[in-house]
Amino acid sequence: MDSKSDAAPPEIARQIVVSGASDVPRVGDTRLHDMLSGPERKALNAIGSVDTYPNADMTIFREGDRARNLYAIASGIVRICRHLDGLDRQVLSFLWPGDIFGLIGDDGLYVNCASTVSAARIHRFPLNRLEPMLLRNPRLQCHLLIKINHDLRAAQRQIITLGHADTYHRLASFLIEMIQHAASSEPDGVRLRLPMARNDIADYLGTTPETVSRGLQRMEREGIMRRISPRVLKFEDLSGLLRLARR
Amino acid sequence: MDSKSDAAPPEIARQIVVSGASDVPRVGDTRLHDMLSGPERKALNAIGSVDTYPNADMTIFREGDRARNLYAIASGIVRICRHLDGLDRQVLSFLWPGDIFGLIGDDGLYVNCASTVSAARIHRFPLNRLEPMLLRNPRLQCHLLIKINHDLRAAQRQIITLGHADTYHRLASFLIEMIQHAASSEPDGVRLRLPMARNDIADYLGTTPETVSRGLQRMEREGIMRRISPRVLKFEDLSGLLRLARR
DNA sequence: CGGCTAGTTGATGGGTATCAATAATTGTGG
DNA sequence: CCACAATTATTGATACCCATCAACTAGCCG
Repeated sequence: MDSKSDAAPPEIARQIVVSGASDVPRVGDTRLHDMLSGPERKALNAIGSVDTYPNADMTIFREGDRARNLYAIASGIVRICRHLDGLDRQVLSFLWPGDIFGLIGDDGLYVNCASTVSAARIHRFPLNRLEPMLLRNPRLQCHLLIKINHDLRAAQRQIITLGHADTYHRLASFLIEMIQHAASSEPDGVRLRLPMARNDIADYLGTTPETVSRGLQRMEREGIMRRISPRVLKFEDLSGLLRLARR
Repeated sequence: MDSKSDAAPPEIARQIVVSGASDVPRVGDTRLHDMLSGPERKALNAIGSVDTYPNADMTIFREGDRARNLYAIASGIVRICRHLDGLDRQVLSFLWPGDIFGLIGDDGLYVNCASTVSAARIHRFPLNRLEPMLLRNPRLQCHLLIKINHDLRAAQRQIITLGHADTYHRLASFLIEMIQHAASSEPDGVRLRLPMARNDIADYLGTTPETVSRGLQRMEREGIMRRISPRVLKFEDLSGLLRLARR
């Protein structure tokens, strides 16, 4: 195991957090509010309201429900998933504050279901008020286009992760994704607090909680990170992690 | 093996071809031209031109190229893919006549690469002429939004296929997808002509050509279809195929 | 502090990637 | 139009990864 890159965690950390490994979008790029000028933001706020979900694992909407709203996360984490046959499910994405969701099929029904991973506050914009606004406001529509573009690229990145790599490398990709969202850089490494359970990670990566555990175990054995607690990881060799995820 | 559903291929065929298995978009839904009124279509044609690619495996653009055009397929099949390390690649999607492509990253570069699977004729719309058109034409922009929505849902479907199923079931999903695009219903079953090689199928499903072969072999053994030639399959038990892909 | 859920670790069988060899198909030039 | 070469597809054998089942441990919340 070569250790020529164990030396400088801070710059590697910056490399990951600032610019992303490949084409990972910077955090905040997809925030609808951030990209709007004053009056547009005000108009948007006028038709929206904020719901509070006090707990994890609360349903926001189900696949097949009639789509009435577009949602935007103010705080907390949301998971988008599809249920397959009873108990089997695939987590399509984890969403963070600023992200928008509510993908609608041609039939006007939600394609996926959405639920909270943690407690959350979520903006809700009724479609019947949003739609005329979009038609009158090409700039707002354009922002939505950009946002969906981001989602599409994110989906393609996951296709690559799922199609190409074995579980160990998938896990590395996932952790980098998480670090880009939620890591705090510290003098002795990068601290990552995972908001979701092993179960969620497994369903996101198309594997099982057991295999996720074993992957983390192996990373610890190989000196990439340490498990402070099940949900808190401290990375000591980020370049090693990057090397694992390198596609 | 129950054979209660071997009886009525025609209606099963219709079920697949017309409405799709789950939320598979109907063929043609994503055609930009089809959704536009006369003058819009004319304006679009005015700024576009048509390129002819006489052979398979010709590069249209590479990932990292500066993005200058949006493309739309007039005839032929195109594959969108990402190269990982030298020889390894992931096929993200196969595109058909009417489909649009040219996904652009925030940096103005193409995110993926595009190449022909068969000979093809392809519309090319320069972005510097298309962009002002879009800003002035909310309806056109809206159609683009709908189109990207389709792509996103397609990507999510593939995530589910890749994350959940074993290769045999993935292959079934893939074949249904192909049937929806390219099948011709005949009295004694449904004939499917595959435009792409085993290699492409493998890279699309995250597996190997050998495993694809074995999957086809098994389907033949289980009476789902027969291989007329490597590229031509005749399905005799579509409901069996559907059962395999049932998510 | 006790019950409970979430997480970890261990053993085993099945699926599939890999390597290798053969067969079929396509393309090319005589 | 045929024959040969080159490519593509198929089939076989083997090793390895990982899902599954099971047992145990560690956090967590009342």
